[in-house]
Amino acid sequence: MSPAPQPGGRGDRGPAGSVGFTLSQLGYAVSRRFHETLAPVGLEPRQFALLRHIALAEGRTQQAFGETLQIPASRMVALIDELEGRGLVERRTNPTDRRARALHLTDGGRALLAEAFALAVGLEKVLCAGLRREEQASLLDLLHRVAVNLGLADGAHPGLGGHFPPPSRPPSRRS
Amino acid sequence: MSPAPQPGGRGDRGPAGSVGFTLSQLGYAVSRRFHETLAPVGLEPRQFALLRHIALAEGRTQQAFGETLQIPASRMVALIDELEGRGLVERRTNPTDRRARALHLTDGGRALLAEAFALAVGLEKVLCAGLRREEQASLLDLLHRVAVNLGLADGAHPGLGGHFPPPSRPPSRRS
DNA sequence: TATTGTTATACTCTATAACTATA
DNA sequence: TATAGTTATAGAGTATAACAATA
Repeated sequence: MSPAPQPGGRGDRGPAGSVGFTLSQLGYAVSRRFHETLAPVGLEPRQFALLRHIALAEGRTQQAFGETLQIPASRMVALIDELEGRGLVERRTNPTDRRARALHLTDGGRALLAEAFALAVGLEKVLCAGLRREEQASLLDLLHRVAVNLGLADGAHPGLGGHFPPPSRPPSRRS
Repeated sequence: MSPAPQPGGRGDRGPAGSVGFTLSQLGYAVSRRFHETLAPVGLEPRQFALLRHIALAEGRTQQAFGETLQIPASRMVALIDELEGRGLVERRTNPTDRRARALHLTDGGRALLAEAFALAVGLEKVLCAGLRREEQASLLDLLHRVAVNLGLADGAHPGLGGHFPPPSRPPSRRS
């Protein structure tokens, strides 16, 4: 086996040659840029993720969404307080269990989510500019394999920070 | 032009299909794992980055390293206080400018850096497990192109958070 | 007057745990 | 007794700005 590289030694090609370093840096930069991208609609990435999840399954409780997104109950309160204050989300009382609050999107919430979604798609396009479709697919494949190496559940990332946007749709024949 | 995908609509393949989302998630996971990886030697990623930079250019001032790593002067103080307290780094007075402190590694610092470096190389191997050498190169190439799209200076990431490890060296003929 | 390093202050974010109202 | 949501408190981490010594 080859000798381990030493810091500053001949084997040290610098951080830019490291997958770990590059992922770490790039992930941070992407998060920050996404944050800026959403600024025009006044949403934080976490709020965007939450709205997205509510849209996909309206009527679930605060706690349910909190578990999915790994957000503690106490943080959910302030998060939803603001979204509700802005008229994007409703807390409806559940007749069968008056402790629980079922979350629903308002029409305004749906509209804003669509706007935010469009912005996210725009960023995705920027990130992938100059990548051919098969390169993009290859990149995703490689990233998912690294994710598996890290022990992250592969299939459709269960929840986690869940900030992110969908891909720009590849031109499907027969729309 | 193809219609923009709607949230939850047919064009929405979910976050796992998005380069932005995946990078953001993976970057975060890698950072966290790197943090854990360094725990055995008692270094934070930022301390590791700092030691690394000092090793590459001993004798520069606190401020100089702070600028390179984008760490404010006030944070540098506590950071170096601890490294110095542990006997890894020395603040030497500069005869020509008595305000400035030239940073040097001690022998212990060099030894610990080498240990940390080995751990980082180990993580890099874990991340890239199952990737053939050309896949790894391809991944780095694609990531760097995305970085360029984000406006990050390409050549050898100037500084930024600078947490990361070097690559595991590819088996070079003629060691 | 400007600069290096330091110290002090204040702010943001977050988790923890106590509290209420229901069950 | 346990659970959904809420509120209050405390802690980590960080930036901002005031400060001392030197240039």
